[in-house]
Amino acid sequence: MRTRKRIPTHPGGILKRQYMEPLSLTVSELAGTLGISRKTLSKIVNERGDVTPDMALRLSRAFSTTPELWINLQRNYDLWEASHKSNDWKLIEAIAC
Amino acid sequence: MRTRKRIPTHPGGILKRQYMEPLSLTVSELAGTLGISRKTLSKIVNERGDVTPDMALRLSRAFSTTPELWINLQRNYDLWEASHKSNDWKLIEAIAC
DNA sequence: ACATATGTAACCCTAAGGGTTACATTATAG
DNA sequence: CTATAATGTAACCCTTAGGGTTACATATGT
Repeated sequence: MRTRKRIPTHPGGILKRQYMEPLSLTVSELAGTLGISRKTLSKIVNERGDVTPDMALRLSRAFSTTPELWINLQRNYDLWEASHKSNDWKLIEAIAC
Repeated sequence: MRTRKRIPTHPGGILKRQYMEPLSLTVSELAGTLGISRKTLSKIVNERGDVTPDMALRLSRAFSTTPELWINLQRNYDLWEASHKSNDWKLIEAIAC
């Protein structure tokens, strides 16, 4: 596995800087558009909440992107986190084949 | 979004048919190798459990694959499920830009 | 100064991952 | 046919996490 040196950008950061700020979108407005609570969006934007598959679909509608864009960002983030949280998985031996 | 007609293959099905069966690996053996319980692996193999990021890392070690292989299969499955569980997200309007 | 936006705490509910033990069932080897 | 191994899964426990609402103190901007 190619290991990134630094933690991948959280989808919330991208959402904030690349999508909301350029359009001067407020958290309240976007939350309303997405049909979710301010709290949930605030957590994501501040990188304390994950982009779930359902949220990826909602974001894809609002910003005319693919849901994969969001889910992939989240996936990379999750994978990096999981690989650094514990080293147990590194001890697993490849199965001879 | 490109919508698949049928539900994407669950990672458990791939694991079972493409990796375990060719090597005559039993659930018990593989669970031991992966350092997880029989129950957890059984659920995944029978498509009643999800491949978490940690599990993707473990599987990647055991079968010398990338963790992305497993996480992507799971992601596609999750996305399909989320998009069919509710239609709320389809009502969201694109933000003018 | 006033209205808006924001982060977040408190609290509630639900779902899901993962572990262990135990047991009935199925398969397989002898 | 019988003994052993493998399996699925139920029951039970614990922990984490998503998401909602309400409320409030703190910005920010007009």
